Amino acid sequence: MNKHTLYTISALIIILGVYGYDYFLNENEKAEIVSEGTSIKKDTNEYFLPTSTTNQVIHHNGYSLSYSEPHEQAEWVAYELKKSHLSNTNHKRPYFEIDNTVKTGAANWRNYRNSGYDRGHLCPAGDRRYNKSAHDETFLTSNISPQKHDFNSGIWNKLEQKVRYWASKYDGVFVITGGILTKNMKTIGDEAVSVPNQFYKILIDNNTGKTKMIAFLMPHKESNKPLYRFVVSVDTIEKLTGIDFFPELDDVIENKLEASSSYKGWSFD
DNA sequence: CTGATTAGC
DNA sequence: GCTAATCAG
Repeated sequence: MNKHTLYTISALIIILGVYGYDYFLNENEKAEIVSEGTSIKKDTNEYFLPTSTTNQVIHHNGYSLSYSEPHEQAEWVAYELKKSHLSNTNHKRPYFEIDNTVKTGAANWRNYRNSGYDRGHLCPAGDRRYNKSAHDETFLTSNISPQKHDFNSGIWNKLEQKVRYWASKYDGVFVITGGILTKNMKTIGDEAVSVPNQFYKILIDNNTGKTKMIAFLMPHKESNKPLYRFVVSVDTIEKLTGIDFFPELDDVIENKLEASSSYKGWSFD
């Protein structure tokens, strides 16, 4: 065998090793490896990920999250909602599954049974309807938080629909959402899943030329108020959560945008 | 859209 | 335990 042939065969073995390994991993294992930083997501999503106060960031295909073990839920879930993601396809609702990529053990969905609380999506199933696997991926227990049904199907649902409206109008938005996790919260189930007293949602639009942000902070109760009444500054949510949002943004821009509680530039029609 | 619950195998 | 059908805000 000559040298050239040897090099070619060696190269093929290396390529097979790299891609073959990836091919045989299931989705959970892939997510785990990404969370360990041995693989890097090259899309724009990663740019806008907040810091983690719990040191457990997990990347799924359709969203990323930071899991809080003491509260048995995510402190934030982040994802890009592109205009192209918007879809009217109906998928059959799957079962909730324990997220096995959470090393400390994600909550069992049974904690919610007979609790009086919904398994409220953080990344809504309605935002991941572009294909079945993306849709089903939102039914992991790392993506849910206890929510009162009238809140979830009421004002919170209105906000989620407004996000989809903005994603369409502004050619995509980046979304970060979660419950405000504090000490001494009410809990449900054997694993003591915390029930947040407030929920937040932060949006950034970096697609229409001028970067803009908007943040919402809602008490965990149904309301008939208009959505704009819940607008706060990102700084307000950072103070409540200890999370640094948009750390990769230029500091001058970040400071200015995060201090603002103006909703100028966001159409509420 | 957001969800839960019941009946049946 | 899982699935389909049904119901509710």
